[in-house]
Amino acid sequence: MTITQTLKAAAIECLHSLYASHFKDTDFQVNQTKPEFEGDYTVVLFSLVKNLKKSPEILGNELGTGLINKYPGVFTNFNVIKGFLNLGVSSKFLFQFLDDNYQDTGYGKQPSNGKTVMVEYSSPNTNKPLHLGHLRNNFLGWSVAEILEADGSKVVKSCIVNDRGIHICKSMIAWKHFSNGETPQSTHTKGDHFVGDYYVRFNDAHKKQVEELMNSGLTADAAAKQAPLMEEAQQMLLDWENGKPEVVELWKRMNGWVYEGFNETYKRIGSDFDKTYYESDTYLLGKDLVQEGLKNGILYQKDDGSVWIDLTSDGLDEKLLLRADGTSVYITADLGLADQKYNQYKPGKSIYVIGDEQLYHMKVLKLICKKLGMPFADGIYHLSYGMVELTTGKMKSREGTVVDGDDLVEEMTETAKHHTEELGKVKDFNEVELKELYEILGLGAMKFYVLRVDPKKRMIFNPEDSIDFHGYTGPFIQYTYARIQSILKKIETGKLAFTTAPAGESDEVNHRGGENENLPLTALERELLLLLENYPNMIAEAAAELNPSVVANYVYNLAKTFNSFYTEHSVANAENEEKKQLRIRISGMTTNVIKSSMQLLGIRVPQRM
RNA sequence: GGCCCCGUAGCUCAGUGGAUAGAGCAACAGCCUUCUAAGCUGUGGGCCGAACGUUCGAGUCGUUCCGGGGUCACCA
Repeated sequence: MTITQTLKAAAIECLHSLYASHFKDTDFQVNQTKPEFEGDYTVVLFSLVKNLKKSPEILGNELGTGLINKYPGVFTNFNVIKGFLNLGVSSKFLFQFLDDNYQDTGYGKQPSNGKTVMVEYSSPNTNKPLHLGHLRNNFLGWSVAEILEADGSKVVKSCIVNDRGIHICKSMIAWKHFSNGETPQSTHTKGDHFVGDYYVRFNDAHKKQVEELMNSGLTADAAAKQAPLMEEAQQMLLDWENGKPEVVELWKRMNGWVYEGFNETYKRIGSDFDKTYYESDTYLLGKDLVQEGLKNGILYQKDDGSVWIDLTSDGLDEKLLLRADGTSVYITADLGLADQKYNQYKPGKSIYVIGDEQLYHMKVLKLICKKLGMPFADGIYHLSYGMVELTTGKMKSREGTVVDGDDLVEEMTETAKHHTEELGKVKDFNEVELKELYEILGLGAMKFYVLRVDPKKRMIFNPEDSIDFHGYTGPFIQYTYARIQSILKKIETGKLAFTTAPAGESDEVNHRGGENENLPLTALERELLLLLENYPNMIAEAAAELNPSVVANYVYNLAKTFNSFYTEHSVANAENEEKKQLRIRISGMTTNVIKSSMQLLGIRVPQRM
């Protein structure tokens, strides 16, 4: 149990034995004590005062005394200011905590809770390369999956590739018309970019045709539909659905190029999936569910044969599920895929990492599943995130106004290279080591930049300003890690003696006895220990909120506190041997927690930088 | 127009109903003969979009309004 959990339970118990009261842990608050007051943790008494009809001073003193008597190994002192009971955590307890955990690289990870969670993310279209928005999606999805796993869930990462539809046909038509048989290989172009270029070419050419048609008197809508290129694309879509060999052949070929490109990007940014679904396999799913719903009278059919669900009693609209010709729409396929996922993995929770533009769609999907009596309906959760916009406006693939994912990654590693060369600290690194370092730093800066922000907030990115490497950033934390490594390396080289006997167990100086007169903790040592102690709580919170920014905030705080500690105190030249051993342990545990926190964000840490 | 999200320092963002609202960037002033200065220490900078309400207490909860965005397809 962590201190916070202990304190809550202990307070409830004390209050019960003092006043025969029955409080729940939601009836009062436990906070970290503000730095300007003495103490480590604070019980806020106001809500209790009312119930018990006692003055805050009396209640605070009685509860404080009770807690110290009952848990002398955890709490040692207290003070009451206004309605706040501030408790000091025993140094002995912190020493014990450190001894128990400083070597545990898996510290903070929870044992299995028996739950299975699916996280669907990335979900790209195969007609264009990934841009900054997709990267946010990937980083979020990956990180949330890691966090849930650390919290004890079994996680299945999935991806639905949108590999069919009119948008794919547009790239195919453009390639047929304009390529002269060029391929990614012949042009030395990454496959997804190659295909994306043809998508843009289609739109440019189509736009010209529309203009011509509008000049001859057609409305914009009619012109867009009747433009020869669009008619060709529509015909191609029909041919694809009918399995026309040459169309299917081309489709496979071009999608193959795109996958090659995607895989390269995924590999570089460290995204992967346990299960990939393809829309070409799933777009016909869901029809049987619709038929069943029709039988049960949950859905209804209009005169033209189309099938609908009435959601007006829930404040939404009527929603189409099957067209008059029997073909399905987007939401029908989603329904079918959700059903398939459930049958395959039986997740208790199914998280969809999708932009907030689809809030309505996901709300409708969940509601329909509920109405159809699907067992997985309540487990559907839309983890929505804000769109990424540029200072110059929205990103639009069709118009080419996007921050390309690959370009940005490349730019970041270049920046990392630039900073590294300027500082000149790793001149002994070889080519391979340098390249590795630039990737770690560049991607670290980028991922941290994206993940430190609350997912639901939309992000505005200025392509002119490069992502920072100082302050509240990934490299700042990576730097802290590297610094600690260089201390710990002194042990390996014999420059720093590390005794494995737990701190405080030597006979001469037994600081565990009383209130450690012999080895008082400095403010920064104490602060670090309390932060480390709180790591499991932080994971639980991040998991409950499905929010990586909780982790980003935490690990930044830890690194920042360590940097102050590092400047204030020496490890190798500590005041005495006891302090030295204590600080080695604190340093070691801090690196472990930094590393595993960063892992939760999908960010690697370097040994040197 | 209906519904949803956002509004906190010049900028980017933190802030489970609790004590004097915090970081980073940018600006300014210091700190490398000591474990990595991608660091540390300090200064300045705020009617927390507005008003009313709920209560011992509101940046946080409620209502209304203002500003920004999203969405309301037989598109995906």
